Amino acid sequence: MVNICYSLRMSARTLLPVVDVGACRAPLTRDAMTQSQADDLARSLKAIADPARLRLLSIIAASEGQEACVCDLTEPLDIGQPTVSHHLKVLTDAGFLTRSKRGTWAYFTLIPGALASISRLVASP
Amino acid sequence: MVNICYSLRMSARTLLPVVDVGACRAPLTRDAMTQSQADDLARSLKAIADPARLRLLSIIAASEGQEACVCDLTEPLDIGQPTVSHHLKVLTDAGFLTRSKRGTWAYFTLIPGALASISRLVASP
DNA sequence: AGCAAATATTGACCATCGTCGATATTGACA
DNA sequence: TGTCAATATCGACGATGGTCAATATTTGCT
Repeated sequence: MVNICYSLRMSARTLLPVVDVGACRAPLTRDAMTQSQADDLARSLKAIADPARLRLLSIIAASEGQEACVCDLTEPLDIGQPTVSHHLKVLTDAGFLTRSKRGTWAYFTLIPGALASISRLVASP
Repeated sequence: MVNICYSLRMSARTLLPVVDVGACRAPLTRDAMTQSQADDLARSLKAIADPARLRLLSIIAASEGQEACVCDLTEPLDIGQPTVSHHLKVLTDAGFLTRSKRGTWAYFTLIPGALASISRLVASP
């Protein structure tokens, strides 16, 4: 079971494929976690555990198609444009967002199931 | 709705009553979060977003009665006793654990629903 | 009272993180 | 080709966080 989890992680496209980790079915409340399981989940949670990134995620999630342009994300938060870009990169590297460029604009889209996966790992429904 | 949430938080016993925050029903993926909502959720997530604390939580959660003595938590993790004590305090202050002392030993118990609350805020079921 | 065991607190160190200003890159368009 | 707008990257700074050694506190026991 754990081996399956790791082989899935190896072949994944993103740095931290939270969706695949979710397939491990090792919720926080079921059994004692191993060190590497705790490391992986902590890495994903750290990516979300920031007010600016949470607001970015929620704005994108509330947008139609769960997709938003960077230009629409810079003003609502009271932080500079480089900082927004940095947070979006963190969320993308963590496997919560994908980036697609159309013209000069960059659009970030929520990866379906990524948040639900983390949610399921924290507490089984 | 938001006002109810804040009045609940004011009268709560713990510093960060995640259970009450969960009662706000403002999931990450439903609407754009306000700054203070993001601050609160980030604070709770930060408390969990650490490998050592995740392992502590999972050990306690897997124990009978979802309760464990500190003496049983010091050895499985490869960290010193003061560090374990520190992490347990962080989790307790964040509203995930309660502490009860029986004799010389300190027992930490999982607060029912606290993890589920956070989980629900990250992704609505 | 005095000792021993379990746990908490303190103070310090190093690493990581969030933010910013400045600059680089990318792409559209005249 | 040159310019402009949108976004990303870089380097730096202050703040926060995880860990430890040393010490304090609490509690049971003799």
